[in-house]
Amino acid sequence: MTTSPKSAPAKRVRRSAAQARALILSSAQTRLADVGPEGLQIKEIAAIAGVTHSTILHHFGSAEGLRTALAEQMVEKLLGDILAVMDQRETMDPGDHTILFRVFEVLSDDGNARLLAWSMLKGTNLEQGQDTLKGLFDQLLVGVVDAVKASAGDMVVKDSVAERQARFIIYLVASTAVGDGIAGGYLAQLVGLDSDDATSGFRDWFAGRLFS
Amino acid sequence: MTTSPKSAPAKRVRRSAAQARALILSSAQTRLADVGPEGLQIKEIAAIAGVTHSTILHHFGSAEGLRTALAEQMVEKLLGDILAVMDQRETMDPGDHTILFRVFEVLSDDGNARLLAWSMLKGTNLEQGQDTLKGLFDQLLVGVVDAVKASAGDMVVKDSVAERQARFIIYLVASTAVGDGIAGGYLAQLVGLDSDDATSGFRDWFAGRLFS
DNA sequence: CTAGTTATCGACAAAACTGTTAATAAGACT
DNA sequence: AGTCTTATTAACAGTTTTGTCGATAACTAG
Repeated sequence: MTTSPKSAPAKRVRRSAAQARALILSSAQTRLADVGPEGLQIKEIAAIAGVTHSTILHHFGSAEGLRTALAEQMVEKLLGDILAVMDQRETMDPGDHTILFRVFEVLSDDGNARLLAWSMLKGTNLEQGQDTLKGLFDQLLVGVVDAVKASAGDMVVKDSVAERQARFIIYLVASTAVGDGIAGGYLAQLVGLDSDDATSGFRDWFAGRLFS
Repeated sequence: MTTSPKSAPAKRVRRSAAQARALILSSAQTRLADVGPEGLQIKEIAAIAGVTHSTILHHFGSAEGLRTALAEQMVEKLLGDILAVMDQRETMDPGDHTILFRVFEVLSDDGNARLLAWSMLKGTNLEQGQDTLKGLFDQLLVGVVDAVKASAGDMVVKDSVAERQARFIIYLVASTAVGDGIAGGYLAQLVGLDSDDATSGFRDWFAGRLFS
């Protein structure tokens, strides 16, 4: 035997509350990515974090509390990522759709797409970040309207037409990004695109088509 | 009391095994639509079906067996719907994208999108129907290649170029349909599209843009 | 009508998941 | 040092979910 017969009390690691929460949330996210929402049980998560399930209950109150905290954390990250992209908006010329595709990337990122799907399935409210997101899309709209009008060249385009078209474009990019993030790998395989074509190749092509 | 005091043995309904399985699967699907994957517990499903949970175990072996059977049934339905659409393919002219948007409708149908999201999240294998789906997409590819070449008009289009473009188009339609089905309502609200514009309006616009 | 098959049920057992409590130990602060 | 806070744990209890078993009733076949 390598252990002493009287079973020594086993040293404890004592983290700060913030550190413990972060560790547990990280473990939960790992678990979510690995086996999906069904795997979000505190016993398994505790095992990954290297703590007991009691510790999780101490920090989050309940199992559902942990899941809510996880969802909140991921929503915040999503919003933060999009915000970071939007902060660079001043640097873009009219007609430059770089921003749109940065948003595409953020949304189609695997973790974010899965979060969205998870939230939709469990009917969870993303309402906390809804106003923020709404504002961001409104902001985006201004730029895209400009791009639409610019792409029309000399032709006179009524503002209302350009705006409607801009909304369609944003909606198209957003829904495509979500679908791409959730089912992209699977669909690419079915359609017969290799991984290069399914990402950069497709996005370049998509970008070229958008403001035709 | 309307019931006799000695609690008469209560008549049993005896279905065929096939009927019983169908009834239970239907109840499970209802439950899935109502409260999401978390609600797929045999006790609740049994209550909806009007049987005991033992009956479910008898027909499906285990709770997970029921869930697998449900996923299989829904995948089969999805494949069947797409197949039905494909059967009408002969009737379309080159350059007619009707078929593409029938597929769009099938995929973006709420139930199918939720199924897809559910499957993706739980890492469930759609491999059973994968070969069939692959064949369907291959079939679809031929039609879209024709459409691309037709839409190119007089311009000379190399087959390899047209095929790559066709793959992109299919990928775009599929991923858009998935994203639209899963998050469409939410996204439309954020972008500021009313429900009419978010469905028929958007799809018409999308169709017009596709083969430009 | 009889025998056989099996879908169905009820009651119980087992397992999984969540939550509670009291004790302990790691660190902070005086 | 000593004291206080609290993160951590072990052991236990409650609840939910799943699974088992024997009996029964509904239908079929002969």
